[in-house]
Amino acid sequence: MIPLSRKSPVSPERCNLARAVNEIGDRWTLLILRSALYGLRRFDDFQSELGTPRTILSGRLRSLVETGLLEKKMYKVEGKRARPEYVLTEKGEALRPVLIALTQWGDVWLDSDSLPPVSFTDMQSRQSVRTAFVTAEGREVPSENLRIVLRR
Amino acid sequence: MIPLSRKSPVSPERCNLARAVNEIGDRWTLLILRSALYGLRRFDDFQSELGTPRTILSGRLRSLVETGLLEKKMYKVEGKRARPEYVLTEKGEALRPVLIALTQWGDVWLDSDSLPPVSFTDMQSRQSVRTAFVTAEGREVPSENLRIVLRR
DNA sequence: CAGTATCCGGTCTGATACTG
DNA sequence: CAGTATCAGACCGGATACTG
Repeated sequence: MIPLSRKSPVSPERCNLARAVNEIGDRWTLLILRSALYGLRRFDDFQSELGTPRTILSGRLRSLVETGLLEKKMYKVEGKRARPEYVLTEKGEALRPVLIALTQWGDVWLDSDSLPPVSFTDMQSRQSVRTAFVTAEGREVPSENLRIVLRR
Repeated sequence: MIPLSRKSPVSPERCNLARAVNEIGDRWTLLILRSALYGLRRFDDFQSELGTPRTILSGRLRSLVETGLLEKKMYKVEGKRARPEYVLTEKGEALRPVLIALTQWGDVWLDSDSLPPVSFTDMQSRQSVRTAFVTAEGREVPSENLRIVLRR
């Protein structure tokens, strides 16, 4: 077990986890990102899938654009009028592993009775895939072997 | 890029990511978990580190106990009075990889100018560690090679 | 479709204070 | 220390409606 500590080694102000939580750590934002990672891009698609009040959705999408997780683009199909679309930036796309890891946490701890509705596999080997810690060369490190290193 | 989709392959109701978000996806809860993962266990330590209003903290800790992420224990030191402590359960501890992954996302995308205040290494090889997808045997799979598999 | 406007009731937040 | 009590204000959520 982790030893008792009276203070975190990194204050919340300097902590990038805390910063990430401030940027994306609320329910609607996370749910919007979930849908975006599944390919949704349009206002009304988010709205009808999630049931987000339109006012709130409007604000959250604006914030996500401001923080650079989504980009608002106008998309034009021949013969139809242009539509705005919210597409994931590289920064937003980079959250995919985090959210897959959280999905798999949920698979185990929130719904262990049933088989998970989605799983993830390697396109090539077709083997199923989980998130883990690896070294630079891609060798797995068990999480008990992790050590926190502080910069001074 | 991900193709446009009008609906997610898994509805939010069945989605374990959405469930996880409902359980832990708000700022205070995530920040409390951050501190807990760094070893904090006492009411006033959480309060002074995070500045959470006491009323809110009280409620969040209760929820975290109810959902089985923290366990409330009475801890007695010889000659001192017993103190309540909130210690991570196995379920709570299992979030560590998720939050480390989010920390590393923050390191790259929120604060790329400076070196991160904390990093993670393999105790044995002392090499630094990142999160990645691996097969059952621990071979890394690049995230472009991921495929979503739906259960029918 | 893709929003903005408005209204209302509820919860959260923040501050302060009090108690075992 | 570890909470509960209280109170004012902000923000949120839900419904409805209106516009380009």
